[in-house]
Amino acid sequence: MLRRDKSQDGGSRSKSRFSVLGALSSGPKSGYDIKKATEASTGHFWAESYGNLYPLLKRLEREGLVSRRTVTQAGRPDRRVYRLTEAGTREFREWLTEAVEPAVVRNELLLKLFYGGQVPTEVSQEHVKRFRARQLSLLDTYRRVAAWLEREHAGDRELPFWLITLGYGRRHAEAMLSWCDDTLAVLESIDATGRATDGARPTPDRTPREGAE
Amino acid sequence: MLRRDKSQDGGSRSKSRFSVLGALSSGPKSGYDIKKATEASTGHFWAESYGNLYPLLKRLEREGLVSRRTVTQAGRPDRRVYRLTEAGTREFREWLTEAVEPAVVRNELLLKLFYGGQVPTEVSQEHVKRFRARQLSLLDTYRRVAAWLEREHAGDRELPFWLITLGYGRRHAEAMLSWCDDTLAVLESIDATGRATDGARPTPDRTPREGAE
DNA sequence: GGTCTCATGTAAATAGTTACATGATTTC
DNA sequence: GAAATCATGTAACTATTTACATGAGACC
Repeated sequence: MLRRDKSQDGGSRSKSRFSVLGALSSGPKSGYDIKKATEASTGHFWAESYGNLYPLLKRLEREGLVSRRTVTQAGRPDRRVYRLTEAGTREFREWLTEAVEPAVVRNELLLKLFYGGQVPTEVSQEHVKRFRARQLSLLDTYRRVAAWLEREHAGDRELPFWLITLGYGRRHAEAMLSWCDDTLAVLESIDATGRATDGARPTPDRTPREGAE
Repeated sequence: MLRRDKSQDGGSRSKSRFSVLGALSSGPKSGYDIKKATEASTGHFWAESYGNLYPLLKRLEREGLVSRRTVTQAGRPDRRVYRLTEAGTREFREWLTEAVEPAVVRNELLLKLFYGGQVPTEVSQEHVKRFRARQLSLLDTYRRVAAWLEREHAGDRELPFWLITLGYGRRHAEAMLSWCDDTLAVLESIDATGRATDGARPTPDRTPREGAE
């Protein structure tokens, strides 16, 4: 039985490479440039560290997806400027058309709230309040960035796509704010009624079984 | 200058351990039990594989956070049943009170949409439609689970906390549905006006610079 | 006869972060 | 004089997934 192995085409199931190829799709850049550019553009939904970026660039060069040119400078380190090759462009565009893989979920806030019955209610309230404040500030950032983009890049062919990603952030933050308010109200009422939530008692086993999926 | 190293207390910045300790906080369980129990309860926001779980349990035992008892069975493998020690309970509750660390964000869908100008609009539309369908089915799952919980665990002290995590999922899915509809409308209009989006042209450099944070 | 559940684990590979290392120049 | 910016990288570590390995009994 033929097994279709995931590592068929050169290994690396990671998507970091595509964030790099994407950054280079708007013109040649050094590693340093890529870091700055991605922080400013896709930073809200994709983070990359230097420790990952620099080795990745070398690898992409070995694979022929980018080419390198060294630019010497006076008084500061050489810049190694990378440019997408045709193969790189092709690979990037191919990836763009492939279906999005479902990611592994890990939400620390929810894990803490799920077990909130084991600590004083104030603890859960604090978690939610801090989260709420963060969402509020994010929402503000998204709004300002969207306004700036609409001003500075009016008429740009790519503008709608950039606004789409900001819209995601906006909708998300708004929903999170609603949820925080719901949740704070619930926690408030627990605090008012069951005044015995001091987290001293061990919990008997009655973990809920949830539905399929 | 004293540096406060992150690996001060025995290494492991990972939170997997707490998902395990949490599962054991409702009673002793085997590795197999933990997997089933967490899939059913915290599965929507925390995933763990056997390959991580079994070594983790050994480690937690070495650290004295759990104790082990072997239960022999006829005809099937022994069960190794783990129970929280006092130290384990203490460590878990301490963690519950600690502030939630901001996680690294990585959203493949948004990365693909951000560069949507490089492929035919239909490609982006497909991505969004598939995502939309998933949200719809998730929303349905959350609703059914919430109804089931309210029926089967009515009056339970912990019920509100479980519902809080489901409420998060519900709000999130609802927001995502709104965003999908916004986005599909935008993509529709791009398709109608700029009929030249076939991804053939290279893009000049005009990556937007976004605001702070 | 096949597949699912029960039940444990290991090995290999991969991915990715953090901290370290270096050093000139510019800005406060 | 300190700190930030420019600019590159490596080493160590940690975490985590996937695939492999084993095998009985229950269910269809």
